[in-house]
Amino acid sequence: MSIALTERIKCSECPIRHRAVCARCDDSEIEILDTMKSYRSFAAGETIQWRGEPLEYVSSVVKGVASLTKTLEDGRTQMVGLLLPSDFIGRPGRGQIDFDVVAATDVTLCSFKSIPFANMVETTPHLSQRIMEMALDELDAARDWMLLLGRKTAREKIATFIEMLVRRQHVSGLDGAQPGLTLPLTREAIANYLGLTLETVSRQMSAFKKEGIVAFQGRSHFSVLNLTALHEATGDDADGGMIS
Amino acid sequence: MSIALTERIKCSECPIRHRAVCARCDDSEIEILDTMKSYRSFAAGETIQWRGEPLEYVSSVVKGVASLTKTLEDGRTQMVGLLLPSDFIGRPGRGQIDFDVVAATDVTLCSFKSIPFANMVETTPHLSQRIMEMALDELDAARDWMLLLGRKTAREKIATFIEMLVRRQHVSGLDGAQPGLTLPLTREAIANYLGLTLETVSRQMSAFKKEGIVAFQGRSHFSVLNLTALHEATGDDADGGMIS
DNA sequence: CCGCAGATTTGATCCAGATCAAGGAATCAC
DNA sequence: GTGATTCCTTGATCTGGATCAAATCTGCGG
Repeated sequence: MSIALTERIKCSECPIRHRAVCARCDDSEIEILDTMKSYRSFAAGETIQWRGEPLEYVSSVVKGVASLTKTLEDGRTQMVGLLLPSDFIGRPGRGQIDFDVVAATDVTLCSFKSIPFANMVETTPHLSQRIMEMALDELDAARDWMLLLGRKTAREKIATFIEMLVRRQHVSGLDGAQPGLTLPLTREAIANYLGLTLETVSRQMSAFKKEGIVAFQGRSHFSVLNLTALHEATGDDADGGMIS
Repeated sequence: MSIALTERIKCSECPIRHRAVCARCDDSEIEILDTMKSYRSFAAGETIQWRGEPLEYVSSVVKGVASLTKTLEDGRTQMVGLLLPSDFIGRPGRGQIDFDVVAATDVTLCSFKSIPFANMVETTPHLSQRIMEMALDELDAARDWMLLLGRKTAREKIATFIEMLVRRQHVSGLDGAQPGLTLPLTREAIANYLGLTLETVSRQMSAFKKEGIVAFQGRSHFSVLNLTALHEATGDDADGGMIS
């Protein structure tokens, strides 16, 4: 369960330098952050932060995938966010968060102690502007997710999810097909993401396989054979609103 | 359908001065905003901003209730946000939004032209800090909503919705009951908010009435007779995580 | 290479909430 | 105040996805 310590990377060589919370910072601001940061690693399945526990650190995801989940008393759980490299955990000015953060794969974080970081946010417009942007982007994503959870059918949910994976791992140049894609979550985690049961996830994926829209290679690799059919199954309109 | 023009209020006397996007601004910043703002009014049912249309203004809600809704090709719609006085519409640095904004009741907005406002945000940390806070608060609310949409039963959804109304219109001092509450949405709008049909909303409300948990006075007024039973029906744990 | 343990698929049945279909109440225009 | 419109309630039926229940895979440890 233990993870090799990640060696320290200079911010200027950091792979997420231009997308993370520090994206707008100038060189002098980055130098300060560089002295404040530390790396932390978590194995797949480990809980990074429990709901309601004091939030000692705020962090950026450098490597891996983490999930944010909420749980009802009786155990029903809903994933409310998926963190990829450059995404941010925690909020300046609040001492706890209302969901669990769990490593879905092995994860490396770039962390800052909460209080010094919050102070730095107060005095560094480049940071608050960037957190504002990132929060507004996450809000857009959360609203798309609300539409999916509230109104889409199981088939549409799965198609939307697979299409999202395609977008994030897109091989440009290929138009109709996308080979060699990675499925970073178990069926159960996908079910918790989509507000379904794992059986329904499995059935709908089998249906797409039977229809020749996707093909699976082992447990966590797949290809999309027919991107058009996949998109039609999402219920979304003709590729509206592609930003970035 | 036309609405009387709202007379101009000075920012210093504005009812939302300390909660809106301008909450952190100092007197000199407020003076600048005062010269930039204009009031706009919309009747219940009017669309304030169509999805995808150029966003000429960003605005704060001064009075009334507005909804943010997303719609699938075939007409299924999901509300993705409910704006109350002091809430903000629009995002600096993006020219459009991906949902419709509709006045649920008569609404008065305090509006700013998008571009000058975005420029002001760039140079005014008090604004970006406040927008950051508000976006993070909305994100928390959106995540609670995702749990509701993905995992709660119809009964739990309705109970959660009513409890939210109680919280917002709370009469302190009364412990078990809450009389004289207002229901600001139609059954259909509630259904779109909760990811249900209007028939299911109606049936569940009738069930709470039959159980003596709520009572209705006319179409849009009601009382909660048993707050404890209502809370038990939400599926949430014992009043955890009350902030502010 | 073998045998687990956990992950996944597949099948059978059930049920909460959707859909279809009438009636009743508020509220508005005049 | 009266009719018309819109909103709301209630009933009957249907169905997509949940639940319950076995198999089957997959990959890992030894």
